[in-house]
Amino acid sequence: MRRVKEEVCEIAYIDKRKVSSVKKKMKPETTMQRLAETFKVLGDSTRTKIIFALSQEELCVCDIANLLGATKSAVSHQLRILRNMRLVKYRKEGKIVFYSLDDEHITNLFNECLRHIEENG
Amino acid sequence: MRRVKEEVCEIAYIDKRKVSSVKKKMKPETTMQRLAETFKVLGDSTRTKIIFALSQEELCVCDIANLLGATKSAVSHQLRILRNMRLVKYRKEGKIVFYSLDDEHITNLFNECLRHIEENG
DNA sequence: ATTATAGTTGAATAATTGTTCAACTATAGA
DNA sequence: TCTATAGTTGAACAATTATTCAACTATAAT
Repeated sequence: MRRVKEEVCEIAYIDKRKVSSVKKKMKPETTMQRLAETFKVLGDSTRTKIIFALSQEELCVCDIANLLGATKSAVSHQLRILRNMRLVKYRKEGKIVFYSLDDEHITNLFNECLRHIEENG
Repeated sequence: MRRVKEEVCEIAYIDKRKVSSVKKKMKPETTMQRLAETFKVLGDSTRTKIIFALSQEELCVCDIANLLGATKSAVSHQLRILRNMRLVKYRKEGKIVFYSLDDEHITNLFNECLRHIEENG
């Protein structure tokens, strides 16, 4: 049996009603993308740790690096990503840049996931 | 000024008290890793869409593929990842495999993030 | 038995991404 | 002014990963 290249949708629907029902409820593409993007930003353990740390204290780059056992450069790169996503904010005091969480929502999200982890082993 | 290769921690702490205070509150490494892993799984728009779809209806692979405009293969690969993370479960009915969400927690997490997105533009 | 379809899977490919390195800016102090 | 330090940044590298392709299994129907 020779098969042609698989198309995105080579078959009829199994259940057309269900598919179009869900399709209607589906959020717009951009919303889905932003949703995924937000989760993705939280989905790296360096950033996860940074966010947790900042949920406890306002910290400078150096102290975050010390805390995580990472280089300032690595931390700075990650902080930029968090800054771009508006998850952290900063203030300058002389040479030192202090970072803190910008968004309370993230703490909720974080704790919700933490509960999930801690309950489900 | 010649600089040697940057060490993980080349300097003294800026604020030793804060650092050790946060260090004490820090969750264990494995917890942080699982946290990041969980977020990472949600951090891909194909999987995000699958999870959203399954939060509405139990669906077979074919219908998910139709819904997302993806190949069955791509969907199946992603479903395996979700299965491994125990986020979805399935039941077989003849040739057809029906997937559904395994974990209510994920819906909470999802909706929490959705609120965040929709509020913060 | 044969044929068709739902779904899975391994390998390959292309794209993304986290960290390191090196160089840079800016601020503080001597 | 000169030196040291906090932090940022671009390029390069290595690792991870999403999708595609092709081949496969299993079930159903003729």
